[in-house]
Amino acid sequence: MNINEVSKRSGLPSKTIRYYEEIGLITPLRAANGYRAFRERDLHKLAFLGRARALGFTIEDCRTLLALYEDSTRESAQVKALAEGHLQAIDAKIAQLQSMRATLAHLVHRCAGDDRPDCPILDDLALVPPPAAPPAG
Amino acid sequence: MNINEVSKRSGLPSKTIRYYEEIGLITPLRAANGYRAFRERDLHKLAFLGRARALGFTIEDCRTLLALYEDSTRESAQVKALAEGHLQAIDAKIAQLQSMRATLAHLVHRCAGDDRPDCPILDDLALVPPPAAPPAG
DNA sequence: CCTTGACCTTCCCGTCACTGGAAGGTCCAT
DNA sequence: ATGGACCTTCCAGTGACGGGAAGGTCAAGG
Repeated sequence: MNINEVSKRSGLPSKTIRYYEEIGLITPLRAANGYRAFRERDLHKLAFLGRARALGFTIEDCRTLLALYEDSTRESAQVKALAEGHLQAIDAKIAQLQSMRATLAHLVHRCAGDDRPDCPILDDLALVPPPAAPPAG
Repeated sequence: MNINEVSKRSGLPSKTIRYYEEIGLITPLRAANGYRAFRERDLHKLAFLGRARALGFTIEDCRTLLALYEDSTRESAQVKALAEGHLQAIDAKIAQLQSMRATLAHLVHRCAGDDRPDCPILDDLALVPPPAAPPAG
């Protein structure tokens, strides 16, 4: 299989596939003409990587997951710990975005959005916070 | 004011302040010794930028917001449109993260997380999707 | 006057996971 | 021989900084 076919079958861009080889996630064979010669095994790995990336795992997490996948002596606890860590990271990001969203939605709601310059959004961004109180003592 | 004081009062790292100057968001004066000489106005802008960035606006959005803030003939509709666009982007990110989260949480829940190798998380990542049906016709 | 140490400066590289594009080799059909 | 669709490598850029080196400046203390 050449890279274009693997790209179509894995759903990953050719550029990404070359990049994954460069960082050692896959090691396709080479034909005599220098072209990459992908086996089913490489395609399978790429599909695995595509799904892991779609779940938001970092490349390094993917590397670990791939290693665990290929290690028949793994303990599922290792996989679960990695996934749980990622889940927490996702939750933290969601919380942060929801906090932003709440503030921003409030400001948007208060802005008339007409042809006048008065704008609570800008007013809020420009707010000078009162100087912090000196530490007690 | 030197950069360190501005950093403390704005809450932005010195590196970030230098970067903001480099990309033209602020233009502090220079003292005879080459040190940046910040005015209250620069500090005010930096605080504005810090708050806009905390709401997740991109640097380019911040540039626009700053320009609108300083333009007394602006229409609040411009600000609101920008903020609403950003709100939609945030919503899209939240939705994507929640989708990831749902899938991942389901997998984590099904994984025993013990000393055995069996792992529904890896099984799912390794799933070979059935070949797509050829297009009708 | 000298030293120490806390500042300040610029410059360059690294991050993360790719993406775009240039320059050039290969293959296959005409 | 030619064209076009492949393939290759290499280099540069993305966003928004952060780390760190090499070197200039300033104020205090001895």
